[in-house]
Amino acid sequence: MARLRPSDRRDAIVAAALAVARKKGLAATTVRDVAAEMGTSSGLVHHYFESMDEVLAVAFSRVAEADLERSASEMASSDGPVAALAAFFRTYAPADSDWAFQLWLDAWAEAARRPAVQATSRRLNLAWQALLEGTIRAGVESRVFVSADPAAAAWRILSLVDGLALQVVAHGTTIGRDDVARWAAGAAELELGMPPGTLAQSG
Amino acid sequence: MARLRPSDRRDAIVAAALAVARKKGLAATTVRDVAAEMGTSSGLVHHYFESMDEVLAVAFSRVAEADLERSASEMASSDGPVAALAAFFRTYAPADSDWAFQLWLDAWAEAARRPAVQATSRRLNLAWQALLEGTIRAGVESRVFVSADPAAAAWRILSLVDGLALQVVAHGTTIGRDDVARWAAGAAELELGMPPGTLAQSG
DNA sequence: ACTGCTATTGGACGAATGCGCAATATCGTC
DNA sequence: GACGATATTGCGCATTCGTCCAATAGCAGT
Repeated sequence: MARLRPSDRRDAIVAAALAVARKKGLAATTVRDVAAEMGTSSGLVHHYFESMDEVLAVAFSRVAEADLERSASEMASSDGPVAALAAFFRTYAPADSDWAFQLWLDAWAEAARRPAVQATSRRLNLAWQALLEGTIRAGVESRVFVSADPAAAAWRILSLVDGLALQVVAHGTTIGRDDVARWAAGAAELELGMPPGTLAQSG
Repeated sequence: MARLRPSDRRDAIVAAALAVARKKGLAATTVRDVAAEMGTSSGLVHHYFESMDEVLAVAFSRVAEADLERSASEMASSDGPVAALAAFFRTYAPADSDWAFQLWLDAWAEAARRPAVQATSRRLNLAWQALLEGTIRAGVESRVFVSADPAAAAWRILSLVDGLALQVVAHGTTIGRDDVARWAAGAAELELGMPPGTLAQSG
């Protein structure tokens, strides 16, 4: 195979791991899968990564971080906290990618067995919470939100969305993706003392 | 090993699978682990179960169903919907067993790869939602709850608790187990139009 | 005590796992 | 064009996996 610069090869490995994880899930992605996806030998993977745990952690962080940054930038460029929150619900766990959320499910479960995966999963969840908390604090400041405990409110909103999305992706239950967005937004309106429908109009 | 009646042996296998899953997680539980835990040969497992998928599904349903029944009975013997809801928060995802919730994390993630696990996970989650929805409807009937959509409210409360508990078990983040119970109860009060602190006093 | 049923054994099977390492190929540099 | 550095190979190693099956052992009914 073509000889690449180390940084490019690392990227290629991560990209390949992601392509496999998209099809089989993070937990079921193996060294040989990644190598085959790249069209190289399997030994190459271990030349760049210490362990499979690390490969999966980096691969996971790649998509999850991109999603986070996309939401963060959409929220930052919104007109005020209400619009920012609406942007959050619009961009979080995007409708077109069940597989991305399946990555989260795998990460949460595998966290118990893969230290590096746990570390990145924790880090990214904390970042999401911080992003929400900042928005909420700004809204409280400008009197459009009411919250006695913005940190707790952020955890509640994030956890609610995760919990609802989980049902859709893992089970394909009677609840649908539009329910997730609608119900979560409704709960957030209640949580932050906004009139019902506020977020729907801002979205 | 002692020759057991089929039903007893099935129970023994499930119990052994559970003992292993408690230590290693559901996803990492293997046929040989189960046999070793029982002190028998591994072939015996497949004499009673078609596949490992089925073993794990039955094992998972054993604990999860027991938890559900325990909560359901506590709620049923409560004095009215408010006390029933308080009982729900008191008994759901009990504080003494991270491992039981780790089983849920594994089940949700493995659902994508193990049909039997997915079926039981879905069934049990729906049962939890139905349990909550029934309580909410009763509360609306007797004017202690206000909810335009009890089914949605039940999904929201259940998902919020799952999402919060997930953070504790998977990450051991800054949020603790007492936060989960307190925050979830607070959100439920808001959701169902109860005065703040109602559930705390009833719990 | 004998027989039939079946619970149980213990290992074979083929495929898969993460990881490591000597050999080889390919690049940039002089 | 040769050389040194290193990216890449390709396979070996030691386990582990789920599943299957012929052989064996233990119990129930006669």
